[in-house]
Amino acid sequence: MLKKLDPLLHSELRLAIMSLLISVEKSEFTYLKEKTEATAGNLSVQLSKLEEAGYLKIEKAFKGKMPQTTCSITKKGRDAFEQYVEDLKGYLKL
Amino acid sequence: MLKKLDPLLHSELRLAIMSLLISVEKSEFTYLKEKTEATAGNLSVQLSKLEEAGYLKIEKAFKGKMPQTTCSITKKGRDAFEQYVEDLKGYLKL
DNA sequence: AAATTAGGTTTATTTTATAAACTACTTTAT
DNA sequence: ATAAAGTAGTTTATAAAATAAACCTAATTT
Repeated sequence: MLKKLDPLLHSELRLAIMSLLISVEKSEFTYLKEKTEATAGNLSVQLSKLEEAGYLKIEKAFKGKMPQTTCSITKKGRDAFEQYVEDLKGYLKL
Repeated sequence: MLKKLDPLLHSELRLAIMSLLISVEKSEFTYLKEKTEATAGNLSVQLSKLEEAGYLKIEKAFKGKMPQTTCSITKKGRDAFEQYVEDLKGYLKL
């Protein structure tokens, strides 16, 4: 009945990142930072973890002269998120 | 939009405990252990945290000659659980 | 009576999250 | 031209949390 929750998604900040990215094609680091109110360091670490898991793709480029990091969710990430939501429903009785 | 999640409830085991207790009057330690598949130590620690927060009441008694710990959710715990579910919905897009 | 099981708690270890410090620039003010 | 401040991050250190291992007390089984 109570399914094991994906530990990568069962983290407030990582879940927020995924939640923001799921309904949008892509987002910039700074946008995510603003929306999640996370520190840059914490955000950087959590993005890397999600990337290592293949849940999102991170692209680095320059916007004018400034570095710019853009993130987008992958199919794998989307699937994992959906599975997590289903699993969590068992706990929440939804 | 993304509300801060109650850290006491945003833990797989503690959430499982609350989930099991919310729809029932009370449960024994051994029942919770069996259902959550947690080790006794881990369960003991997490129950104490929930008790300290006033989310549940723990009663110790003897069943015959064996000690028996019984847990039940409090009003405060029930409210916190419901609030947590609402907050989480923002992340899950439910 | 020795070993095993039941029902836990306490303490130690590992993992995770968070924050602080640092890097590498760019822009603005002096 | 140079110093100060801001942007966009990463890396490393610290704090907090989860988990596991060890322990305790008493009951039951062999």
